[in-house]
Amino acid sequence: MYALADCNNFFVSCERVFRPDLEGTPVVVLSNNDGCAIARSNEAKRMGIRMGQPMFEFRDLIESGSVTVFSSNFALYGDMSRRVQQTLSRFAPAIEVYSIDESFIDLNSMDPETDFDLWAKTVSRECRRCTGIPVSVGVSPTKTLAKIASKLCKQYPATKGGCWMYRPQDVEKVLRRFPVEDIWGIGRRYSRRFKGYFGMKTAWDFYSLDANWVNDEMGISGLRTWKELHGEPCIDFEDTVQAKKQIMISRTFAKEITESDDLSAQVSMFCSMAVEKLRKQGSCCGNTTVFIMTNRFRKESGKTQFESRLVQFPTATDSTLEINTAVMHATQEMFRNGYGYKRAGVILGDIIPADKVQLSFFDEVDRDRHSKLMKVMDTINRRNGRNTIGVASQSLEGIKMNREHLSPCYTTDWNDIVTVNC
DNA sequence: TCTGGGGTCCTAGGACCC
DNA sequence: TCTGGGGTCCTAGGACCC
Repeated sequence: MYALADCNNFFVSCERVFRPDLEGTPVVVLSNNDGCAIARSNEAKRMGIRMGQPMFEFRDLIESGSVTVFSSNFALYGDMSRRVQQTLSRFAPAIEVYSIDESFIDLNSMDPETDFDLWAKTVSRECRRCTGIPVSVGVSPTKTLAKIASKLCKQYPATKGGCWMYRPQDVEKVLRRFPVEDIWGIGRRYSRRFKGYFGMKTAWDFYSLDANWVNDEMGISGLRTWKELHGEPCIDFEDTVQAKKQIMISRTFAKEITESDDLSAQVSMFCSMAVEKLRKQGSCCGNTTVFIMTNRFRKESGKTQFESRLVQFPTATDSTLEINTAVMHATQEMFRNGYGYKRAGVILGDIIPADKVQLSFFDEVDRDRHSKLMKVMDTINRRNGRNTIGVASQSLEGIKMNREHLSPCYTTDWNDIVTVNC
């Protein structure tokens, strides 16, 4: 058996923990730059606000006070996520943190006589009690089915946040009513295609397909999903954190950037952030890609550009100085006067463990000195806050973003701690 | 006027090897 | 009319996830 613990409307729930007055009201959390909706309360969903919908399309609702909006506050969400994981691990032999708001739990080492329905309800209740976050806990023989079970909890309050789905007749009953596009592993493309082919609508329709047909049509990934629905576990449980194979930092800017120096300062900052992540996981990268782009929504001809540059390093590196030099060079090469840049990013690729780097006989970089300097930089920034020191080319003011509706960092900043008057 | 930011895996085809 | 038979590696693009 596997469990999936999924936080309900996670970002909204985090905001509500410190704003209980918003319980039962429409709440939306916005993406960076207050661009579009990335989390919605059930009430906001019912009002028709869609996932990813641009804020300007529902500005009326905000201005009339019908909807409360928040800018995304990832310091808060990250910390709340950690608390939920901590609570879960009290009940779980092994936990796989799948995303900021979802964790899988491997229950196969538990006594098979366990009442998993009761177990799920208990876990959900304790998460709510300890963190304030409502969590849906689905238990089933495979991860894919556990996902479906957890969605069931959200739909039916009678489940009290926990649901064990395992009897074949129950699975069939659920799949017959479950939309095919909501299955984990079946996205928009496939579901649209299937609908066109033979009006496939429900998970049961997909379940009833021939395995060979699924394999031909969707490849091995689709077949795995099909088997998982049939109760055969095909997706590995990974309770150790895997090192990232690619690290990307990119942002959309609040205003178009037209000056080369401004753009460089932002890109340099992305570079520093990415390389810091790289060092944090104890890796080096073999290459870096820089991209810059103009506003993709602006349709007029002429001044649009998407351009990227890939730079290979002769020796894999984790030095901000070395990578930044390459990144700055690439940025200046791509920049064109007269263009307004709306988004840019830095990607680190070909990532390998730092202790597996193949040194080059012809290496011209003094890696010992760089490494010492990076250690000092990381220590200072960890102790005194992000971007206390950095390379000279990076922006001092941070990233230019609109965050008009930002909530306080209640749990991660002493200045924002809640005051209780009594 | 205003439209997010990350990631992974699989497959097909081309280049190249013996 | 005939035109070998295996392989590996890399990359781009497509699909998916949150």
